[in-house]
Amino acid sequence: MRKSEIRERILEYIKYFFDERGYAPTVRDILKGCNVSSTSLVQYHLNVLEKEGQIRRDPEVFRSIQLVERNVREVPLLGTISAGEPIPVVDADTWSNRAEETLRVTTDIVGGKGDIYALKVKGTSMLDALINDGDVVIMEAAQTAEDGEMAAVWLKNEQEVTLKKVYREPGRIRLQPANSEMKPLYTGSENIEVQGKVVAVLRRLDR
Amino acid sequence: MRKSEIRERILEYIKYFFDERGYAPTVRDILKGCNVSSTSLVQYHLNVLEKEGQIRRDPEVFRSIQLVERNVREVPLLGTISAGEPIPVVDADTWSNRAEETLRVTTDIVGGKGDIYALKVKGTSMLDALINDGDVVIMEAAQTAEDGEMAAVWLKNEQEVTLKKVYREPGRIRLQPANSEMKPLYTGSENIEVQGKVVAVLRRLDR
DNA sequence: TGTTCTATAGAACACTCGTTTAACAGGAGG
DNA sequence: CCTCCTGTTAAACGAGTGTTCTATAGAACA
Repeated sequence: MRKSEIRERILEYIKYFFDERGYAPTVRDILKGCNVSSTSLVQYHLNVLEKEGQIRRDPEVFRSIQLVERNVREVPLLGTISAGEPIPVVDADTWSNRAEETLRVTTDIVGGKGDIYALKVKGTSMLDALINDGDVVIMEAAQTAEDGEMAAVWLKNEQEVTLKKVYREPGRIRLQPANSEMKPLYTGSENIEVQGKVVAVLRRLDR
Repeated sequence: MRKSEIRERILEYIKYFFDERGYAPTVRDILKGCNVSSTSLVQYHLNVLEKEGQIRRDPEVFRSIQLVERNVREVPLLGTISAGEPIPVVDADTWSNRAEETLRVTTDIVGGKGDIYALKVKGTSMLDALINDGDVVIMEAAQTAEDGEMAAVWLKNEQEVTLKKVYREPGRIRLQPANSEMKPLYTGSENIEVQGKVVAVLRRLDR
């Protein structure tokens, strides 16, 4: 199945329509919205999209089109993060079974791609990352980080995790706190192990 | 309008149906699902629910019922917050019309009640509240704060807003930074003006 | 006792909308 | 050249569905 410009448009329109109105468009809504000239042409493309797994429909049910990729993600809360211990390793098993709790978060906040999970911060050891006791960090599994990305870094000598921006420099690694008033930490590249990238930080104050 | 057992059931069924299927039920779905015996009875109760503001419908559009109380809230981003200027005053007008942008956030994070709005933080003046340049704070309109609540406080003498936990003490007010390593600020109660309560802090690091 | 409001029932109307069918054009490949 | 696949058009069927209308009944109230 090769990509088709009109199908992309239809897919985009379905998303737009749902965001705007809160329910799915009909075949004829799509017809008007995408400047298509025949209901059966829309039907044809919808069938293709359904076969591709991009949408789901219930036969004969009006307005039952649903995008398979959704607006809200379920993020598993997999444990805690504190200075003294490495963050939990995520594999298929922990990811699906060991979740204490599930956080429902919009893709506005966490983006749409990649396996992500959440950790609750224990203690105040990450104040220099502007992260407080009780905050929740949303992580993406990763073994490396690009320059400037905020990552969870395991410092082997210190036996500590820390959340810092990572920069490669000649002969050393610079770990920069989010708090611009604080000084960076320098260490050798053999001393660090990236355990994940920080995607977002969530702090709830009302309860 | 007094509460009606059947309307409660209908409301619950709409939620159940939507969670289950991803789209709203028709009048006749509700009829079957709630053991009601007439479409016009369903219609009658739907009209009441709509008048009560519990649901929203588009006339003549199939499956357009939506629960007004949602899983996702639209939070208007009303402006910026920085040390040097008071935060924008919210009234019905600003709330509905002046939003630069709308943030979609789950009720998991911001709770379900009260008028809330979002402000983008400009500058690093709120580092002591563990809030960085570019973070988004979600606020609830309020003129007062209970002891221990995080609030946006306007300091009259200093001509500054600051985000602190507020504690009333004999003859003075203690303003406690979120960062437990920092010292509190003391001031007279006549010097402060609570402009809102902080409901949540949002930080996005991926982009 | 009449009036009004809420709650209910059954039936019917008219439009909406998923689906089907038949037909045609262009390109790819043998 | 023929065949197959994708993309397209037009028209129509018939079930799904929001809506409306009429009628009934009990409760509250004056």
